[in-house]
Amino acid sequence: MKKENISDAVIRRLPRYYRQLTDLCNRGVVRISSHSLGQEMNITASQIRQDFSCFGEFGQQGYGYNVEELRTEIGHILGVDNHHHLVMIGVGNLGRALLHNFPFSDTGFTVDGAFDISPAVIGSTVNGVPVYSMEELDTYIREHTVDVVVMTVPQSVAQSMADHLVELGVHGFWNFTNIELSSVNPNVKFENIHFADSLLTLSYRIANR
Amino acid sequence: MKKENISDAVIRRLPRYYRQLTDLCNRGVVRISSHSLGQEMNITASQIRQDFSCFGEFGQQGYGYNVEELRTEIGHILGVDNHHHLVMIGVGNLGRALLHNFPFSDTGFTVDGAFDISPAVIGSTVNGVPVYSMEELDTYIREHTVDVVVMTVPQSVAQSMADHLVELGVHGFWNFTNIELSSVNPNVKFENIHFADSLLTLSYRIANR
DNA sequence: CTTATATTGTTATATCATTCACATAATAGT
DNA sequence: ACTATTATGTGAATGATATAACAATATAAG
Repeated sequence: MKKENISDAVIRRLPRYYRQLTDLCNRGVVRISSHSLGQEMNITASQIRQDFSCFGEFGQQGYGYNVEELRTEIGHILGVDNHHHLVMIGVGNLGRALLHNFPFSDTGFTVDGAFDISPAVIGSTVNGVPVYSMEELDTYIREHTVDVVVMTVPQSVAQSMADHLVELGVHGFWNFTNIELSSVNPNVKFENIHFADSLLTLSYRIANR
Repeated sequence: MKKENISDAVIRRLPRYYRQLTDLCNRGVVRISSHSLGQEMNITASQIRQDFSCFGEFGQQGYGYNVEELRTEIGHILGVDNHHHLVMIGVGNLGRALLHNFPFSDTGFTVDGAFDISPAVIGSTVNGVPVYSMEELDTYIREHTVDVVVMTVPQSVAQSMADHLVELGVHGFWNFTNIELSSVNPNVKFENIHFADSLLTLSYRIANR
């Protein structure tokens, strides 16, 4: 039974399913039941079936799921075939690390450019991605499709910059600054990577184990 | 009423409270009510009081919470004053970015060393942190206190390396590889930063907004 | 000193998420 | 073809989390 409103809990499990199914594909596994998928992932079979049922009926009774087909479906749900366009703002150590190591294309994103204030990097390319001056940012965004902006800038300027970008039409932010970016526009989506929060929860858990 | 078992949902909010309270401190705010804290953070006052009540009674009726005191309490709960020791395994782009930019000491961690296989970095220091050869890892861990290992290695070797480290007594992992590390020992804690999962949920949300 | 106001900690309620249980249907073996 | 087995999708039951409601108590004002 296709659902209208999918809960955040379900959405956050989808990438893990996708990851596991990609792995199964690579291992040459053709079919899998919710039960064995659950065993591999440490999730109940029930939850897996409930999760999938939010989006359609991908399995077959007595058989299970075809791995490759299911992977394609979930990839489709996640939008990996949407070819989203992305630019990065801030080409510091972290930005460079992402440009060098993160497989953006596997998740359906194309990195079209990066922006920075430092003359040392402006005009260069990082792993094939051209680095532009911050002054060129407005014009660039007006003239190109930019779905997502990766924010790897100092947090002091992050919120005001985000506000400005929202005005220019950006509707997705992958935020690495240590603040909670937000917008009054509910159509603008923010996804945060809060390193410090993550390490602090680990700190709590090793202290209270 | 102090609780015995704190839910994961509560724990994951603690760092955000800590962050907000640090900010309030810096802004010179002395006292705050659950209501106004909630407004600033987009959380209900009820939830804030519930969350805090898991750990004790930090407020005062008719007054609210003393910002500095509350910040100290939550920091204490999170273990920022425990002075945990940490080593990093894998000094690639990401590892270097973390060593240069991440304020480990703010979260109560000391980075004592890093390990890598590349002769190009072994023997050097990155932002004051000495880089050792992987061959020295076992001895090092046996002879020093190591609470947490930061895993920024290729995922192919991640799980076997984690298993080995658990045997040597490591009980905390900050995992940046794109796999689900695990251990049969429930006292070993894993905290994952899955970049790809994060970006994929963003992909879903901008596609379905 | 008294009263009105503010705000907590906690119990009760409502909402949301996960697991169970089962009818239904496909597969595999004889 | 028939039967036993496997497994799905889903409605109901349970469990977890978040919100609301309120008694208790401190502050602040007159």
